[in-house]
Amino acid sequence: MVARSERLLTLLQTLRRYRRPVTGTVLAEETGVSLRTLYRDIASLQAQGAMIEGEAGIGYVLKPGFMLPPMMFSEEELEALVLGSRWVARAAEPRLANAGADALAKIAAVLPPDMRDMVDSATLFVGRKRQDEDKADVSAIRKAIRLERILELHYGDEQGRISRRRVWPFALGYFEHVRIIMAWCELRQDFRHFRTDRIIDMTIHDTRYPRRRTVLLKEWRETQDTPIEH
Amino acid sequence: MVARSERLLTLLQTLRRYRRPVTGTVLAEETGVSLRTLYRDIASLQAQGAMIEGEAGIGYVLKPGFMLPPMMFSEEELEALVLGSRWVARAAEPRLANAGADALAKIAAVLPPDMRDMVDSATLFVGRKRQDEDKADVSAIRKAIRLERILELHYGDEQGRISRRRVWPFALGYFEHVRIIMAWCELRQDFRHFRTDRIIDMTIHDTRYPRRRTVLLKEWRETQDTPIEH
DNA sequence: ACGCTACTGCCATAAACTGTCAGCAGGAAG
DNA sequence: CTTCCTGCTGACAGTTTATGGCAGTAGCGT
Repeated sequence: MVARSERLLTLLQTLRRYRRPVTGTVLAEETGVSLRTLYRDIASLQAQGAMIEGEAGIGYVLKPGFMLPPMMFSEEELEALVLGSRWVARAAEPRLANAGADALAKIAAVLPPDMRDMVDSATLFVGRKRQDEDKADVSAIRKAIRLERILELHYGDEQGRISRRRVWPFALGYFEHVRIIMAWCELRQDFRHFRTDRIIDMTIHDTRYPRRRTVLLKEWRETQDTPIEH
Repeated sequence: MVARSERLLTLLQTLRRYRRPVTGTVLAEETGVSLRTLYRDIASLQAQGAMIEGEAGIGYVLKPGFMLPPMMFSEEELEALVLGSRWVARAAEPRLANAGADALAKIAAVLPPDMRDMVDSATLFVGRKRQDEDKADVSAIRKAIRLERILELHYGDEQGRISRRRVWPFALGYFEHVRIIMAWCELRQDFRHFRTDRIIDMTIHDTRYPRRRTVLLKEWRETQDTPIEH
């Protein structure tokens, strides 16, 4: 017999496996528990903050996200998480920046008082705050990279020339004030870089590009004069 | 009667309050539970990853750090944490950088497979990798800032002139390749900045400096031409 | 209206937790 | 070495909690 806490994690994982709504009956069978107990388990998870939505006649869906189990961090690891989140909150594109601030707030909320001031503003990130607004959704670009999707760009280069091209994005570079997509350009048959703030419009195709992202990254590195660490 | 899970959190907090070893008997009384049950509770916490050390004849000590309770993060919040940790692993001083990598590994270990590739190297941080080794322990500096401690610096400036001075550090600035301490200098009776890689030697005093860190930061900001966001 | 499903209350039973007692092991101090 | 303090484990009975089955209500889609 598995412990209750483990069963709840199993339930979460099961729920995440499905993309569409799942009925309680199915979940009860998969976790090896009665329907009545399943309802109680769902209630427990919701009480702990899991965003599970249940609708009568439909089933349960887990809002995209993930529940971290209880974890032990050393003081320095925690400091690294906090510092990193603060950097993201300042340097990343607005949407991800907000996510960074939210994550920071969640962590700070559960920190004991004597550690909470770690989150305060005794750290400065210097340089102009990024003000170039991205027209493109950088989060979507990151997802396209993860899924190795073809990206169709409507792009204006530094001379203001506008072009439309299909590219295979394999990495995102974070410079001080801009983010740059590293991609293989179908038009030029070569590697090209695209500043996210110069993207006028873009479409993410449903089809994968025919090569592996990691291979492209490796080849791209070999073409660089000065190797860039990941 | 409190639930078992809450009692375990209480036990952790109690254990963190003490700095020196605590005997099981004391912990049992504070958590309102028998000694036998306390031993079982300790075992439960250790099984969940808490770094509690017990020595016969001594008592229990919790290694410095903190256990985060189960927390729900959205996909983007998780992405922010991962991106931030990767930045820390690359840009911070070696010790904190290692901590960032460790934190990242811990998170990655509990991520479901379809989210784990978020941790991979599709993000580049561009620019030369920091190679100036800090002689000073930047973690210690951060702690000194938090505790508002007087810092005694043995410092070499850009002209190579060596000086020794007492300063009141109130913030740490992360530039691209160097870290800079913002402090009030007792010698000059003014704000001064000190690159951490130019610190030859330093001593952290046990005495607090006579002003509040936040006030110093506020005053310092007002002296700046270009305001720097925190 | 009907079927499907989430959700809640009740209750007997099964499982887990708890406290008491006993004993062993390891470090500290005399 | 002995003694004391403490961590740690096992056994057992009492208590608490979790579980499953049942019945009933309510919301959603057809």
